[in-house]
Amino acid sequence: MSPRRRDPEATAVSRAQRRAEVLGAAADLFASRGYAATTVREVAEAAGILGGSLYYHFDSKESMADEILSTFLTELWADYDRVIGAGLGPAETFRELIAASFRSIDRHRPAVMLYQKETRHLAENPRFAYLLESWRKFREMWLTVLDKGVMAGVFRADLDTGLVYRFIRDTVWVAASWYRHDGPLPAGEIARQYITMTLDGILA
Amino acid sequence: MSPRRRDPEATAVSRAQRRAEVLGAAADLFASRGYAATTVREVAEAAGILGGSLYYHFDSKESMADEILSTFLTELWADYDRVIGAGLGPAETFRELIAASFRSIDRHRPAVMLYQKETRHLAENPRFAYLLESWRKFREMWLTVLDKGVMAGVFRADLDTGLVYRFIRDTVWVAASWYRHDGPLPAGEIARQYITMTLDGILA
Amino acid sequence: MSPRRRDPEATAVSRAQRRAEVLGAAADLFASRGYAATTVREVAEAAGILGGSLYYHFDSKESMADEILSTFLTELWADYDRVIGAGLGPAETFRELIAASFRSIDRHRPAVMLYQKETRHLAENPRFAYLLESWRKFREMWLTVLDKGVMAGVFRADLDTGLVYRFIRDTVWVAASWYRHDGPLPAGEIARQYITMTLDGILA
Amino acid sequence: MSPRRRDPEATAVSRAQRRAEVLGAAADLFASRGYAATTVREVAEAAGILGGSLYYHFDSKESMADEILSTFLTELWADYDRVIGAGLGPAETFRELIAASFRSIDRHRPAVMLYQKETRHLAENPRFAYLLESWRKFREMWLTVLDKGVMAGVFRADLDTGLVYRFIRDTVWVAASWYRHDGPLPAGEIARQYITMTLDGILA
DNA sequence: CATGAATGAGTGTTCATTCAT
DNA sequence: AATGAATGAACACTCATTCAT
Repeated sequence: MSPRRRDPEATAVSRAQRRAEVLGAAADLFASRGYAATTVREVAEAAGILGGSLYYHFDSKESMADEILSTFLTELWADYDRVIGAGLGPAETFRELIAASFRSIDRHRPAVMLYQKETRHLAENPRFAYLLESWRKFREMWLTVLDKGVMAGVFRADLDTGLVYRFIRDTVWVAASWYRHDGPLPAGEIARQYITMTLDGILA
Repeated sequence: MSPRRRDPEATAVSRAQRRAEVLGAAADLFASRGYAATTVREVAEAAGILGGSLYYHFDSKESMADEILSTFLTELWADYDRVIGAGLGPAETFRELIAASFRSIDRHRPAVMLYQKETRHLAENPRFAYLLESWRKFREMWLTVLDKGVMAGVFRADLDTGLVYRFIRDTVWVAASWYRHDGPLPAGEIARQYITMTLDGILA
Repeated sequence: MSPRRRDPEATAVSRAQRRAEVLGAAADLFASRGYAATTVREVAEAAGILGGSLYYHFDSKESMADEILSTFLTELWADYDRVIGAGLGPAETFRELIAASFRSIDRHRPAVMLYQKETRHLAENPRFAYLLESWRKFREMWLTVLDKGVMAGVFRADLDTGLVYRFIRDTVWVAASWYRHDGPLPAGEIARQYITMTLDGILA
Repeated sequence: MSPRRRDPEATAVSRAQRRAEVLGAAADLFASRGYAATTVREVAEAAGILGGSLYYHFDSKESMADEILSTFLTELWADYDRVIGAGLGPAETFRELIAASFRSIDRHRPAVMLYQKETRHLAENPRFAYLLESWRKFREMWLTVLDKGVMAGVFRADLDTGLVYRFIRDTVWVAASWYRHDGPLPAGEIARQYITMTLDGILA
């Protein structure tokens, strides 16, 4: 109706939408079948286009994984940094970090699975060095929280901190592999119960 | 030197040894790189033979995964069945199951990783239906223990049993991905600390 | 401003200009990278448009090569025919043909390179049969000149005429691959030195 | 018949033979159709195997081109270095270099064509930097010979040495595109006539 | 038992071409 | 006229598998 030949806004949206669709399909497939075991043709089919068309939107299969992961990690670290910067006590920081992790699972489930299952493989490529860097920062963050908590007498002193860190880390991330956004328990409730289990145990 | 052309005993041993070598190499590689991302040539090379020679010992790549997994599961379930059959109370059964799981990680680490990471992928093939069956039995076993524990007032009643089951399951199996037989903590000690964390929590 | 929606003259000019731009870009790229190794997107980009837009102006990549080559050959043969028709003696005809060839290199360098390097490949397609025909005529023309020269005692009789023909042919056309319109020597001077070398040799 | 399972000599020969067959087929196709326009399947078919089988013998298409070119250049430069090292006068050196070049065309025709037609394209890859290096050395060698000849009064002083160099270079290498080992004139005779034409010209 | 050469289906990627806007 | 999204055939290359020796 407008004299303008094309609505650049509309075009931009549609292009971005298509990118998002493709990326969503890729993330789901990479997460469920594994990155290596997923073919670009499967991704394309899931996005309703043909294999070759993928390359209009993305440079490579790698680029898709890259975009999926970096988008997720950027958001995750913004959340973590907020928590860390809030100056809470050890137990409260612990609770908030777990909650933030479950929020990220809720919003980026396939990306979390990719992050957890494919980092080792992908990080052989320098392009994905930031994944290792993220793991390193994550470890540092948790060890700091745990050590402070032990020194403050809030956390038990008879546990190996490194072991507790791995326990927490795995416990949280692996949840991505069974979590469904539309499952019976909302993400917040799952986080609450995980916090209870890890802090207080399951004994009555 | 003997008039017999070959010593069948010796051949048998050597054949079994070679099978074991190949299987060990395959398990290590499947676990660290992923089943799909590991090539049979890599397996062969790690076993000191050439790619084509693998097919004297095994029908296919799949057969190797099959043997690795079924051997592991047979042993695992023998252990679990022993624990379940011992008629212990809920908390003690809990402890023993965790301990048995860590024993299996100690003895079959690569197999555990395969079991945990590749079941979904492999089980698309009917040949690996037993993997799903194992997961089902595992779930049933734990839910029974947990429900009994809750009813006996030993475990907290304010947690979703299904969630606790998944928490325990993931927490234990994922440990295979970082566990080293020759690491600083022996498997028994790791099991003990995991039991403490899960039963009593990490709060002081 | 005129009541006419568009000025057809202006459109025609602009259309022809755009065709020429595209063709120039295509010729340069085909010449420097090779026809097969040049993508239509590269051609389009060099002409300042997008890949798809090329097809408003040309049927196909092939059509561009066709137009480049046939334009060049039409002009080349007009020049050769003029020389041949002038009724000069063998040595003078020789000089004029070389000079005409260098003029064509000066004006159609990329087309000459295409002609020289891609004829075999393109001529598998019947559409480009005229390239082979041109080579044939070229050969006939030179052999006639050389034979006449030998019979007239102007050219040496101890050389294989077919060999001399190829020597001249290659010597001249390959010069297109290093010639620059704005190089230190003008085309006319290069032609003169080539004529000296071929007729008199490089010995003092 | 022999008790040895395999004759390692025979195996070695057969393997080398197959490599040579493949390389020969590749060289012929690369030379006639161009490197980019030749598919590995065409090479394989010409060698009597399937596309995938090529990769048992060679890493990549590139590796084939590399081996073809480096083998040729090694031999060529051994010959050139011998000529240059012989301490002959300018005219005699000139003759011997042309003769050596035609010998290389006789023995490595497809490699020469590759060298002449694909250097620019291949040399974008650092792996093929040695091609540019060879062109540079070639240029230096000829300019030295020509300059010495001019200074010694053996070669004409009224020609641009750079132009003479290109004239010689192209004249010789392009001959590879029509030369046939089993053609009417042997390589030595062609070389002789080329030497006559370039040194003395074609005028009687 | 092991080799090594070959197979052929399948993978990520490229690219000339089409066409609705 | 030009765009940009899509197509689909083709490409270089990989890899589980086969088999004569």
